[in-house]
Amino acid sequence: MKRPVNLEITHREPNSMARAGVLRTPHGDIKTPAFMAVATKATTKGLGSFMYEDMGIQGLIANAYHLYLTPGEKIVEKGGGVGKFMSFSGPTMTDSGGFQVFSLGDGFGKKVSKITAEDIPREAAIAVFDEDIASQHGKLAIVDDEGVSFTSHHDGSLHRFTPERSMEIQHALGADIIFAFDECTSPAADYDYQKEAMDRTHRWAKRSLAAHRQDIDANDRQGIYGIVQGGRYEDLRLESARDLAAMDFDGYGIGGSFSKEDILGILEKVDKELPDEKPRHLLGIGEPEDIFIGVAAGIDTFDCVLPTRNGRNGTVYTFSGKTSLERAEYTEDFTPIDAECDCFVCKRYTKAYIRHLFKSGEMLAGVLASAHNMRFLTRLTENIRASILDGTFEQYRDSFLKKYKK
RNA sequence: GCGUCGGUGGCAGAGUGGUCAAAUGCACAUGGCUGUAAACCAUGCGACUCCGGUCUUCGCAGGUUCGAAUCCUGCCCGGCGCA
Repeated sequence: MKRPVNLEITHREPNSMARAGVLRTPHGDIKTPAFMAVATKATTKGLGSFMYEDMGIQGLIANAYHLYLTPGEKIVEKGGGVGKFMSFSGPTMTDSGGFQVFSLGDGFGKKVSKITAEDIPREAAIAVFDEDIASQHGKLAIVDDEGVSFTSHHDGSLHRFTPERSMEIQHALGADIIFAFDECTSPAADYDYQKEAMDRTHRWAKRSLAAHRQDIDANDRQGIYGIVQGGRYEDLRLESARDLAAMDFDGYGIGGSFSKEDILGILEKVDKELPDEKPRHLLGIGEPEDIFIGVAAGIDTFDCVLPTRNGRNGTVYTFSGKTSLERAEYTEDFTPIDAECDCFVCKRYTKAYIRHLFKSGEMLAGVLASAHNMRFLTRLTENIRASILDGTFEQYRDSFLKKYKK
């Protein structure tokens, strides 16, 4: 019997692992490869769901931890599930809260990149549950083998996530695709810790899967993805992929951090270990260069906060690279962000105008830049898909990158 | 005219004898954001620099002092009050 979420692969690119297809979900199909909008708190910051269709947004990913805190998963459930709650009728995903183990844990107060160019200083990542130690260290999340204890970043109150609790919350949120509860580690974690966290993530994956399959109703209308971890270590990544592949998830997420040099190689090897016919989602990665790498390694869907975060912060994507609209050179530039862009922002507004909005602190600035960026990324994946369909993926990639990286 | 308070870097505004090229905020400039703690963060913002410093700045002019944005004198300008 077919699972509620399944992938039909319709085209393959002969020179790489790239593939195109249709990801079917109870709330509709996603033409892959595709870029999912990030809607952490049931909103794609600055963009309403009424704008999605025009922008080519096929699906979104929300977050269990954030929606559990506000407004609470029960409210979302009463509102008809995360999609209906935010008035989006298409496919939805929810992240398990595993990323918050990192961002509110070792990552709290630090700036660490998911894709690192060079080795960063290793630091011990001792995980001991102790509120006082946590606050001393500026962490809001502490991991133990059973689960994770969080200090709410809203009011400091204490909360606890376990794989079972994450499933319960994600069932209530009702997305088409839910993710196993995992531990997203800091890129600074050393090998031993990475291994320990990966093994724990596998145990949690098993528990997440069991908890999901046990709930007949949820299991019938939601697919569950396991999450491959292992950090930047190839052997751990492969071990993780193999262990999870043996667990019969409906699809696979690939999480954590990578090193810039060997992300492609690692992703390809990971994807070779995963069941070919199942969908693969690369969590949280989304610079244009990275999308090409992911697609070439056989990734079907992506999500990333960058289009909206960069947009709010003034940075926009163009076919000739990224730039900041706040730059002085745009003060009198009455041309669109990108003449080749088909988004409503580029059809109507000039760089000089949007720069003025940014400089004035007007919220429309972030809205317009986010909308443009989001369209840029969805269009990029549309183009990539089209290139796989007509067998010109490599040419498209090379010509895009040549101009983009100028 | 008399009295009084005040004139500090693009603006606002600290400083009131040395630790002051001068707090802080804003503005400005540049850079960064990769499963959102983020409409955010970092750096710079007198000039030159061999990056250790050197030089010119706190209305203007003069003075006191080893040393002044800080004290004194005069002038100029502004606010307020009284004529």
